[in-house]
Amino acid sequence: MRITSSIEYATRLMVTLAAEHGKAPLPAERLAEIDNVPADYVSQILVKLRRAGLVTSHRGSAGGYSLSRPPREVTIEQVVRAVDGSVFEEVCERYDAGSKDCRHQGQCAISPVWTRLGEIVTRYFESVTLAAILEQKAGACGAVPAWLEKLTPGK
Amino acid sequence: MRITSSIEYATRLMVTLAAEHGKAPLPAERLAEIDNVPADYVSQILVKLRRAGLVTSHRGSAGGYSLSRPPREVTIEQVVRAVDGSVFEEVCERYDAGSKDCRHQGQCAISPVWTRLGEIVTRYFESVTLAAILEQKAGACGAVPAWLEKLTPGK
DNA sequence: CTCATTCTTGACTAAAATGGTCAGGAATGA
DNA sequence: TCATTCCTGACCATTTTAGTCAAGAATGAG
Repeated sequence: MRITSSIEYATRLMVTLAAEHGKAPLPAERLAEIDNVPADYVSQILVKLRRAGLVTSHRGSAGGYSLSRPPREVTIEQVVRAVDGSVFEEVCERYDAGSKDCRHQGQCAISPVWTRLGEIVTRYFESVTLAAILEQKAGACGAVPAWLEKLTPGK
Repeated sequence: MRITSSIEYATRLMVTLAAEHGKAPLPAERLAEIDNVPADYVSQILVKLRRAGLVTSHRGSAGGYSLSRPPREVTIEQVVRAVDGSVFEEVCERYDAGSKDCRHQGQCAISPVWTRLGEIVTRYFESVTLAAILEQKAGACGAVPAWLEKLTPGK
């Protein structure tokens, strides 16, 4: 399991835009320089972010991109969903496809594990805002949260 | 983000083997039938599980595979690690590659988000044993655990 | 001892996802 | 009016995923 480059890039772009929130819009090319991401690729990602309503674009000279909403109202969940379409793909749907072919049918004991994992990931992403990332520059995000400790390894 | 077929298959195989724990070993082909997974693919996955020490193989007639340890001592984390090599790939390592090229260097605010996500996923997988999956056939795993509720969406 | 059974190894392939590039066009405002 | 900037969609290379295949080596039942 991994974080794709698109997600990584999109998050970085959003954080950069968050830092500029309230100021003049940033052109895609400028964003590419700042975040060290291929310029054409940046444009592609920005299109998705715009279609999801997360950023607003302005054409013409002195144009560029800016956040549609204040950084504290934007979560990583929204960014991931904008780029990937969903946060966590439901496993059963790959096998279901409308038919009776699903290997999960009947007394399936496993699918709840994946479903729950999806919930956990989604919840976590929902809990992280751009504002929080900006504020915690030095890595306060890195600590294991208290509630996580409640999960005792090995059952 | 998604669960790959290999992971899904491996988990299913392990659960099936867990149900047979203590009885005669199950041949790979038999496992393939039971779990509805391509036979040759099953063999490949079983090899990884064996190399990780999770299952034991017996050759010859009446041979097959069996769990190396009781179901309550085997976690999903171990299964995932056996198949994928790791539970969650560290994002920075993809860019690092030993050079100064890492876009996460300096005051990177984002990488802790991915690191923490990795911890959360790993912890969750460590908390689910084969025994637990077997016992909760009807889907008790599906409920959102209490500790998860502590994560308030939107920061 | 022999032979069917079963695992072992490793190469091979097709399809999908990922990561990235490119070109032509349409708006905008200086 | 024209340089700037976004917009659209096609295109491509690489990697990963999913699955297949074949030759061979153990093993134990008979």
